Amino acid sequence: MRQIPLGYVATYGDVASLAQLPGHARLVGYALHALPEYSDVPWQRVINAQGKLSLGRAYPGGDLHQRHLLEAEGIVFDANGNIDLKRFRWQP
DNA sequence: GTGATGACGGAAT
DNA sequence: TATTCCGCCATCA
Repeated sequence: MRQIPLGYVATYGDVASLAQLPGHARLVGYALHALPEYSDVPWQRVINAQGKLSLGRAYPGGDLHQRHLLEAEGIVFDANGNIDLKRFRWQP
């Protein structure tokens, strides 16, 4: 995840593949759930394949925090609160 | 030991 | 395009 450049995002599936675990997107999500808040890992750059934030499922309202962090990095959200993957998805 | 669940994804309908 | 269903496997009750 630390490979994700500032200003870009990656999906859970992408991170799983990068970790040589294709098809194990759920484990990535589970791993993030276990991350401490003070971690230096840019967990906010990982979103689901629909271009939406999934943090809301674990911490109600927490997606607002994530959105703020991403906006501070230059990510733009559309009117529906989604991210345009065609434009911001990190493609190595 | 067992079954249910989840920061998901992709195929099927 | 929108829903639903199933596979994935570490955790937890």
